[in-house]
Amino acid sequence: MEKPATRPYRHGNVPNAMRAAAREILDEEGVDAVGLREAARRVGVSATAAYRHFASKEDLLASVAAEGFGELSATLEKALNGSDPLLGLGLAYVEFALRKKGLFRLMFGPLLVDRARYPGLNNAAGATMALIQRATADAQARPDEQDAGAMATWGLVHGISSLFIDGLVPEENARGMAEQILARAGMTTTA
Amino acid sequence: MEKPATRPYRHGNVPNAMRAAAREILDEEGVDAVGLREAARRVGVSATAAYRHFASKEDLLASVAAEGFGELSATLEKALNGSDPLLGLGLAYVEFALRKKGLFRLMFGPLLVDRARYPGLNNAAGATMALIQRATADAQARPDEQDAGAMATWGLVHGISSLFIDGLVPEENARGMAEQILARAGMTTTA
DNA sequence: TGTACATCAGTGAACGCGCGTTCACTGATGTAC
DNA sequence: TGTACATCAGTGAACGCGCGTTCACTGATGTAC
Repeated sequence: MEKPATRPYRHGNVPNAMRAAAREILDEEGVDAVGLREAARRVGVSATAAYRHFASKEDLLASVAAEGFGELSATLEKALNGSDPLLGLGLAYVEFALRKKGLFRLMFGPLLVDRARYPGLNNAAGATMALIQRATADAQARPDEQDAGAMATWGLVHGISSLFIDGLVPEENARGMAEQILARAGMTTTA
Repeated sequence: MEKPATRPYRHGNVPNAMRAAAREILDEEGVDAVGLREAARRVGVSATAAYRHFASKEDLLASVAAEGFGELSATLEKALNGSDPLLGLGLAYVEFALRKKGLFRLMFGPLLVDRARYPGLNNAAGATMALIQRATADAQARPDEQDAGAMATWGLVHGISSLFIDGLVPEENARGMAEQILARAGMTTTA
């Protein structure tokens, strides 16, 4: 991020640096403040340089969102290792959203309506969905209800996350609250 | 909206017309396209005129969002009259989101982080929340779990709605899907 | 019933801003022979 | 081991845009006496 006293002519990793800068802005000022110019400025590179690596601003955002889905998948995967996988997944999802509000909003927000146009993003989001589906299927008796079961799981954890990060429900004791809700909703494998 | 051949000097209802225009833009071009100048243009009035009635762009948006919460509350209230109130509420919520995507995004989106600064909006959102709480309490055995119960309901329906309108789950047969999910999740009073 | 005056709703022009993107260009690097 | 040349990564200046907001102002309306 911070440029050395004299940056060599070639930066070396503009794409990653741009993504990192975009995420900084995302965290600090929210999704609407992210701009190609501002990100380039933070990287210490001209705005034009970014166009060597990204076709457009939207392309950069799609790439950041794809990165986000990758991280979400990794987080959820790890959370499945506990004694109560489904509850673990739910809590991990909510915590991810709270920890990375701006990123979460970008990933699911309307900035990327043309999600289908970005295969990398599409695949990353699909992988997250598949992971949730697998986790739910394991805790699911009737196979004909697996789709609905997965979407119920996803819907519940996504909705709770959204209500928290959009300030509709106070964030204090979010974890305890989430735990109670998920358990109550039957999101425990043992039930 | 459409101005008469010769509009009288006083428009008569600029605030309502501005809100209506903002909602048009919301529907047509999404939440990011809504602007005070564009709304005023559609109303047929100078941008400056809007400042007689709204302190700022944010003020206008807050007022639109409050209107939205009012409509959501009315919709949910009506839906409680059926034989299965909780399921009815859930379906009505999802349908509202699908029918008024832009408005829904504005109501819950990050454009209004300072929600607390707009009492009208705050009250309207609070009323919606209270309505959901009441509806859930009626279907709830243990009183110590009412808060978690209400938030589980809200979270689930909100999450499903979000996944639909953000395109993470295909929208075709949304109603049938929602019905299956809500029933499966125990969101039926009879359960 | 008139009239002076305060108030309210509107106007057009302008300010300053930051944005996404394109243009014509330069400097460094890699490669073929 | 040199050298010509294509390629790649960067530059600064500029374009055009629409935005939110403010300014100084005018025309219509309501009210006190």
